Amino acid sequence: MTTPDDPDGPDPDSPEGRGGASAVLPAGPPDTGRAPLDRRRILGAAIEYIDAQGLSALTMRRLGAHLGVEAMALYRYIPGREQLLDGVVESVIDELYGDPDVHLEASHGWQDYLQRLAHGVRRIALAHPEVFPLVATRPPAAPWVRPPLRSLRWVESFLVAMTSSGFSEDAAVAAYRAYSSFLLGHLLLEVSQKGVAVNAEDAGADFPEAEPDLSEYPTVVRLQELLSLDESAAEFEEALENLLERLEDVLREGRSPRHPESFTDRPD
Amino acid sequence: MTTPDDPDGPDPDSPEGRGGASAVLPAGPPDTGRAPLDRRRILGAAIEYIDAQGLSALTMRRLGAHLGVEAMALYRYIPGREQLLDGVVESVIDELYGDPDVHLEASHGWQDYLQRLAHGVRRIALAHPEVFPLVATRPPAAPWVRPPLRSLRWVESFLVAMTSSGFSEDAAVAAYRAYSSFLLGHLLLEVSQKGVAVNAEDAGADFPEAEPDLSEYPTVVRLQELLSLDESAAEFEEALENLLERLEDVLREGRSPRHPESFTDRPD
DNA sequence: CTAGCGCGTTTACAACGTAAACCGCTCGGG
DNA sequence: CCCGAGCGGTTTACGTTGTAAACGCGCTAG
Repeated sequence: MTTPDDPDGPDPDSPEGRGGASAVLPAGPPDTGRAPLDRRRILGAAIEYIDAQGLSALTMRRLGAHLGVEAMALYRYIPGREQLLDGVVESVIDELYGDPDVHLEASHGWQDYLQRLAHGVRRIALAHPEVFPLVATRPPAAPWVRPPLRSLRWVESFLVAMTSSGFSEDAAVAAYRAYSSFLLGHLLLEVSQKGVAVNAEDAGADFPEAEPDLSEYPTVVRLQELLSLDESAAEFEEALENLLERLEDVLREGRSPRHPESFTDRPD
Repeated sequence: MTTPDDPDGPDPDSPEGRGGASAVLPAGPPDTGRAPLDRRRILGAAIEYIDAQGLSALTMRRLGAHLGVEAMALYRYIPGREQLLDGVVESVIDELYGDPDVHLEASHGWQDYLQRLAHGVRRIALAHPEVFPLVATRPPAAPWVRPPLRSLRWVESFLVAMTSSGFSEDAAVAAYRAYSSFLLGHLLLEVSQKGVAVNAEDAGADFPEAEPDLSEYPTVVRLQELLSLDESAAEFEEALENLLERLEDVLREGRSPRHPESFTDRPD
């Protein structure tokens, strides 16, 4: 039992769960017959390197070495390290285009659209846990381009999907914001949690872990097992479902998403 | 009008809105009669420096200079740069203790407790927008110590508040997770949005901003004003309210938070 | 054949984090 | 009175980083 998962079958967003999400094109043999080094190859190698060694290990020199080349060679294709990282996050979310389960148009209803998109992003986050914090924290181009959906193309797609499904413009924008927050919070916490888990695992198996002394926190110790369960998939699903319900209410009642008023007597 | 705020009065969580949140004790005069340099002073100066110059500008040497001291002097109090950053995030969330509006016990009900805590954290995030990404992304000590509430003490406080208010243990833990996700997503996006706004503002006032070409994204341009509105405070409030309602349902119906069931008859 | 140029290398430098040695105080015990 | 010890900060030093600038190689066009 490597992953203590629920009995509802394996997590559908786990790596290799879907085809397109983790297609990074591996850098190939590092020295034999080496391909002519273009921007895409560099970004792919950078993603691969971060996935394998962690973000802090990514260095111009080391990335160059990984590609069988000197560090300065990269500067003919990329202006500098910062822009390399920008390119990395762009490339990573562009993997959404290669995901056959995510559509740009809401041809099966907006709920289907949002569901597929959310799981697509989750698949990416889980495929590149070391990259995702970068996706989350790199300053966006404009204030309204929000992580983790960082591209104009997806913002456009999202807004079209919602407005063409009957949402007012206000409601579509509000939905965009709520959706971004939901995705970012859940996925960032999920990958960080996973990162801690593997760090704790490969650090010291014979070492007794050096717990920080829980004697002052009896409730924490009592609930420790419960707290240690990884229910990420189910929680993600539930929170997504709840968001969709909220949006459905907004749509049905045609009211402004702000000031929801009158929850005194909910009919259901 | 330095801050284009809404007409509903100023944001109650804006800096100086509440007393305790931004008490960082300024580093004092950098060279005259300098205090004897202990760990707290160093961490305070680091926070101050990050707030003023940005995270990437924080350097051992520069922080030393800011304190009127050589870089190596810091190593007598802090093992290294990574631990300095850990100390910074710990210090920043410890500001919660100084906030008179946030309580460790739910003496006025769990909703009041969660409301106050959420706004306390939001105040901190807004007071230290450059630090908050660190709070969000630094790997926690244990997988169940989740940002942005990163201390055992607050986890304990949270769980006690909920269980003593009638939540089952499962429900309390689920609430803890949902609450963390909500806070993290909203606040990280809010500070990142603010960061982009000020960056765009001080970069070039005479420069026409170099927009990236929106001609392919007609819906984005049509909704641009709407998208550019900063409704963070209201959205935060609304999402928090919604979370509290969900939790109230869980409490009232006494059911497990997972498997809300009975969504069988969705019209589509 | 040769001038140019696309592409990768070499060299160079300032800034970084940090190990290690080095002072100059202020002590407390003889 | 001395004097070794140790605390607190400095100096020196080293390896690594990002990147500017000059260099060279091999191809292709005139």
